[in-house]
Amino acid sequence: MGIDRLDGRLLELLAEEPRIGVLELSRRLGVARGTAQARLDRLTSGGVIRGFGPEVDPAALGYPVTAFATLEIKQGQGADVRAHLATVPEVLELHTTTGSGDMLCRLVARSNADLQRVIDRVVGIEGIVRASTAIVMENPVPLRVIPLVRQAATE
Amino acid sequence: MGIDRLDGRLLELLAEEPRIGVLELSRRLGVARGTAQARLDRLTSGGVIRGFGPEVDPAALGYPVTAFATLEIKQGQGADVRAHLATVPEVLELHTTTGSGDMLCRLVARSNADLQRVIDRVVGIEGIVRASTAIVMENPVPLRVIPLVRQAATE
DNA sequence: GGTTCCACTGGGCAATCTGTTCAGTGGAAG
DNA sequence: CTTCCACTGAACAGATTGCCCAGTGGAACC
Repeated sequence: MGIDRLDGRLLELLAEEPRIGVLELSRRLGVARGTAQARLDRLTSGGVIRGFGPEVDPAALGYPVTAFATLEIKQGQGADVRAHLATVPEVLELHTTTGSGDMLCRLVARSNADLQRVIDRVVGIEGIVRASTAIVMENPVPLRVIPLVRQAATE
Repeated sequence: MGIDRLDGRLLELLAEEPRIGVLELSRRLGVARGTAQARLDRLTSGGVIRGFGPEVDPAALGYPVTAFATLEIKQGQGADVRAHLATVPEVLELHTTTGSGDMLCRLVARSNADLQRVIDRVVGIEGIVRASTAIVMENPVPLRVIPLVRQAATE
């Protein structure tokens, strides 16, 4: 797409106070309402803003344990494994990757003990040769995009 | 916290159409506006809803390559490395983990070639013994929470 | 120089939503 | 039988939204 400084500031404002409306946005940016509206529309239809989903904290839902599992898949079974993993609610995210593992997935569980259950369920399908799991202890940098936005807007 | 079916449906609705207001929410849930309002407030102040940040797509910003890097850290250098990584815009997320690696971070880059630059910058600090990177090819399950919400609400 | 295009401004309008308050209902707990 | 609590349904003023329009200024093009 292409993002200029105004778009960048708009995204920052939205990130800080997501529930503010277009009017308030335009006031803080110092532009006319129509402009803020237009920029927002452009960012949304251009795919830069994918949505405004509520960010749900799994920990607050009773799933305080996060882990990443690297899965090694038997040749040709990828599709089955993908479909299987998609049915497991505790699988929050799944990627296929290059490198020694073939897939990487983010899991949550109610406890370390419960993680065992989740992993059993994850690997409970033909096609997974090996799984190695890393439990998350700390999350020094939670998922963020603003620094990237700032960089994309400045260049 | 604790989530009942109504909270669950509310979160689902919000996930589908995040810009709808409380009034519309209450209509679709078939409850009074005050109720929807109260539920939403409870979820927000209870930490279940962390926010409504705009979800920015790095790909649309010009960063279509995603990778996960596993970092092995020299004893006692953790804090320095964390601080360093926090300054790199292309580091979207950072976790400290158990297992063979000590940290796992999510990176984005403008291209595979650009990824080299990012990784050089990431490892350009004392304290990182080894880094192994897996480039993401596909993302069969993008970050999601709704299935988990549904499970938490049903039990 | 003259013309066209485009983003932006600033304004106005009706319709809608928000924040807030209030009285009343029904179920659960004591 | 009483208290508590979540929910309902309604009301109100004030703010916001979606929409439309005329005017301005800069950049690109002829």
